[in-house]
Amino acid sequence: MLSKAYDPKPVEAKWADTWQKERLFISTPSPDKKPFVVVIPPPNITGALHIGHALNNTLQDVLIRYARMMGREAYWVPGTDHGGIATQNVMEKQLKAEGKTRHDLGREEFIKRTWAWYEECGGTILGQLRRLGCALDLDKSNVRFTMDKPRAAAVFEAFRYMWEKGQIYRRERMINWCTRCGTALSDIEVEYEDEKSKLWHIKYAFEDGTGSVTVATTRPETMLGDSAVAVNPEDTRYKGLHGKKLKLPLTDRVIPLVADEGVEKDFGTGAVKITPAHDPLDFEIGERHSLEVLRVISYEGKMVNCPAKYAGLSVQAARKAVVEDLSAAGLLEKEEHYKHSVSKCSRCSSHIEPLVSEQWFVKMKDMAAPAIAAAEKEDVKFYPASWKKPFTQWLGKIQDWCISRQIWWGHRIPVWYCRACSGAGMKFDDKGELSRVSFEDGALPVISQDKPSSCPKCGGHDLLQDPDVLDTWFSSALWPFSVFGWPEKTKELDYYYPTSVLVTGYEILYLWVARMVMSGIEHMGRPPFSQVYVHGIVRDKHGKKMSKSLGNVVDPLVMVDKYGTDALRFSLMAQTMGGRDIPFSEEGIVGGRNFVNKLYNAARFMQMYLPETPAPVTAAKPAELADRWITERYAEALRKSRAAMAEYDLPKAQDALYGFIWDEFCDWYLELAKPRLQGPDKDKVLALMLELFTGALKALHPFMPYVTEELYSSLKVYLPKPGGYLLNEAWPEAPATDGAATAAMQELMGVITQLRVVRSQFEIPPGKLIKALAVSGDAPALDRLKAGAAYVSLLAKVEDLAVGRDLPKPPRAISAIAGAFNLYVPMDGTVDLEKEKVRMAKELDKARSDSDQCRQRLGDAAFMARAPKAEIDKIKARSEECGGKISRLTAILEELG
RNA sequence: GGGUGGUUAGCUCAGCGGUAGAGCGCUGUCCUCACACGACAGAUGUCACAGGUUCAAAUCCUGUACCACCCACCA
Repeated sequence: MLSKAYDPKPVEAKWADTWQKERLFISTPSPDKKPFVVVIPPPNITGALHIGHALNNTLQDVLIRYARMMGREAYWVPGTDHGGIATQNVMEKQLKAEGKTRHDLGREEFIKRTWAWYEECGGTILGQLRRLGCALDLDKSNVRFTMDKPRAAAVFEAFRYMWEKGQIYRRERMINWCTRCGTALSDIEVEYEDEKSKLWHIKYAFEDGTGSVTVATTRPETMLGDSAVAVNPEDTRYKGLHGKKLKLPLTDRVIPLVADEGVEKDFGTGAVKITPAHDPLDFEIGERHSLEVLRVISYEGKMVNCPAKYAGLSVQAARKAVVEDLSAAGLLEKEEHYKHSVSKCSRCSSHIEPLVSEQWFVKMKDMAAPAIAAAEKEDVKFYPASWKKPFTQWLGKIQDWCISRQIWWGHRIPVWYCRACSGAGMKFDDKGELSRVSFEDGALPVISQDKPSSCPKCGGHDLLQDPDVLDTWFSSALWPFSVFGWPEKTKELDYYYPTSVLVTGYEILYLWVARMVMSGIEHMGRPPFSQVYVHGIVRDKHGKKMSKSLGNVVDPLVMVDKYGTDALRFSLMAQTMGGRDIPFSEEGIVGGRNFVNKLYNAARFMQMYLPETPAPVTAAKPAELADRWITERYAEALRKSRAAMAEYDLPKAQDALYGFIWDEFCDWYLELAKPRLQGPDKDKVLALMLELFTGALKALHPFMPYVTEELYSSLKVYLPKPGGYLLNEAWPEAPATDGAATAAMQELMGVITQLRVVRSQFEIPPGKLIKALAVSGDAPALDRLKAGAAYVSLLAKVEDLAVGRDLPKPPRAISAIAGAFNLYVPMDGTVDLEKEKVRMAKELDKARSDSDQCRQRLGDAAFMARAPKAEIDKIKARSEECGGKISRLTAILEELG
C-alpha cells in the first residue's frame, strides 16, 4: 500500500529528469502543424530566481503544455539575459567582498570573470526552471543567451541597419547619470521618490544696481552653472526686464534675464535660474536661447568649473557651502520646507544627476508610430485589455532612447575609431585606454562588429573600439527573432516567427515589451507576437513589494522543498485572478498541497480495487444515475476549463477542474461508488472512474505537471488505450451529454443534505443508522426518490427509507423539507421539542419572507409589464414553491403544538 | 498635475443587470476500511458613500471619500 500522504520530492525529481532526457520539450518546425511559440522573458543572470519568476514561468508553462495537448507545435524557447548593469553590480559586489574594484582587475579580466559567473549562475537558473516543471528543453544546444554568438550577430545587424538608416545617432543631450554606477541611463531606468527638502529663495541682483530678481530652487549648488534666469513672457511682474543682466552670486559672472514659455508663472516667484547642463527643462530653455552649457558637476558627482572654493566638493557638500555663503552675503531671501521627488537609479537607488553628455541614441518617434497602430488594431492584443491604453499612451509620448552605457559588461558598441583620423575626439584615461569618444571633437566612426583591418579613410591600422556598451534592453528588444537566428534566414525563423504570446509582468511593459514590438516591426516587418499576457507582481501577504531590505522575499525553491512544485504552481495560479498584483502567503500553498494530496488519494483509492497485475479494464461503462451525473459534471468542467483557456483566464480554467475533482468526483461519486466496487458492477464502475479521472489528470496536467504525470503513469496500464507522456496526449474532449441526470441528482443530493443536517443538529452519532420517511404529493418525485433510495441510504446512513404519499409522521420525529419532500426522522429517545420548534419556525420565517418578496414582485404592474417572461415564470415558480413550503411547515408546527 | 485599477464574509479574492459566492480562518461532530493535507454540518455581509438610469443595481452611469500603482520638464 502506498503511503497516505503524497511525497512530491522523489516524484518531481524523477519526472524532471525523465522529461529532459527524453527531450520531450524539443520542437522542430513541422509545416503540417500550427506553431504555438512563446519566448521566455530571459531571466537576468544576477542570482537565483525569485517568486515572480515562478509565477511568470508557471503561466507560460501552462500555456505551452496546453497548446501542445491541443495539437499545436508548441515551442517554448529558453534562455537567459546578460543583464548589463544589474549583473555588473553583482560582480562588483563580489569583488568588493574581496576588497577589490573592477578597475583592479581591468576590463578584460573583469569580463572573463563575468563569463565564468554566467556559467555558474545561468546553470543555477536553468536548474530552477527545471524544478519548477517548465516544459523547456534545457539542452545546451537549445538554450540561448543574449550575449552568445548568434545574439551578438543580431545586435550588430540591428545597430548597423539603424545607424545607416540614421535612426541611431550620437550627440550631446540631457541624460540621466548614475554617479554610483558611473553610467548614463535611459529615462525608464530612473525611479522617482518623494523626498523632504527645502526650497531656497535666492536673490540675483541686476548688474546696473536697479534691484533684483528672486529665484526659487531645490538645488542651490547648481547656481554655479547658471547661464540665465528665465521668466514667463506673459508675467507682468517682469515685463520690460527681459534681456537685462544679472550678477550671478558667488561668481564674477553676469547672466541675462530671458523670457521663455516653459516657465510657470505661478510657481515660486515666477523666476527660474537656468542651469542648462544639469536640468532637463533648463537644457531646453538653454537651447532656445543659445545659452552657454556650463558643466559644474562631473561624472563622479563632484563640483568642477567653478570657483576654487567649491571645486572638488560633492554635490551635498557644495549645497551646504553655497547656502551658507549666500546667507552670509544676504542673498538668501528665505528657506522653506519642501517636498519634491528626486530621481534614483533603478538598479542601485543612488541619486541620479541629470547632465549633458554625448551619448548614443535611438530615434523613437518613427518606430513608435507603427507599434501604436499595431496595438490599436489589436495585431498585438493585450490580456487583460486594459493594458492597451497605457501602452499606446506611453509610446505616444516616447523620447529618444539613450542606448550607450559606460560599463564593461554588455555588447560593446560595434564602432571603431582610427587614432590618426579621430584626433581629439578620442579621450584616454591615465592607463592609456580609450575612455570617451566625442564626435563633436572629431571622432570618426567605423561601423564593424570585429576590428577593421584598416581605417577606410587613411588605411591606418591603429583602430580602437568605442569603450561603451549597449543598454541590455537593446539586445532584449531583438529577442523574439534573435532566438531563431536572425539575421540569418533560418528555417526556425521562418516557421516560428511571429511568436504567439508573450507572458510578462507589467513592470517591464515599456522597458521590454514596447521595444520588442517596435523592433519586431522595424526588422521583421511585423510585430513579434500577437498576444501579450500581462500579469501582476507577487507581493508579500500584506501587499508590500518583496525586497531584500524588507526581508520579506520568498524563495520559490524553499516553497517547492516544503510543499512541492505542483502545490506552489497551483496556489500561484489560483491567486492571479484579475491580472492584478498577487499577495503571496505560505498558507495559500497549503491549499495547493492539499489538493495534490487529494488527487493522489483518489488514485490510491482506485488502485485498491484494481488488480495487482495490470490489465486493461475493458468493461462497458455503467449508466445508472450517478454515472450519468458524474459524466455530465465532467463534461461541464472540461467545457468551462477550455472556454476559460481560450480567453487566457488560467485561474478560472484551473478552478473548474479543481471543483470537479474535489466537490463532485471525490465527495459524491467516489462515495457512491464504494459499495458498487464490492459488487457485480465493480469493473464497470472502475472503467468509468478511470476514464474520468485520467481525463481530469490530462486536463490538469498543464497546471500540475508532476502529480498528474505520476498518477497517470500508474493508472494508464489499466486503460484500454494507455497513452504516453501526458504532454503528448490530447487535452480531453467533453463527452456529449444532455444534462438530464444533473437535475435528478440534485434532488437526491438535497434530500441527503437535509438528512445530514438533521443528524448533525440532533447529534446523532455518525456511525448510527437512522430510519427516515419521505412524504410528498408529487408522484413522479416519489418515483425518482425510490429509484435513488440506495444513494440516500448510503450517504445519509439511513437503514430504512420509507417513501410514500400519505405516510403519517411518526411520533417523536424530526422534520425537514427537501424540495418536494417532507422528511421525518424518528428519534429513539426523547426529542428536544423546543429546538425542533425553533428550527421549523426559522425555516417558516425564511419561506415567508421569500414568498412575500415574490408576491410583491408579481403584484408590481411595472414588473409584470416589462420584465422578460422567463423572469416572471421563474418568480411564479418560486412563489408557488414557497407557498407549498409554508403550508407544509405550518402543518408541522401545528402538530408540534 | 495627469492616468489606471481597487473598495463584496475575520483574511485573500470571484461574481459585473434578476433571491450574495469560493478558498483560508472560525464553531460543532467524527481518527466512517482513499485522504485529519480528511468527511459532514454550521456561523458570519446596510456588496465604501451619495445621487441617477432601470420593472429590477454588488453589477450600468455620475459624483464623493479612502487605498494602491503608473506617468509628468513639482524650478
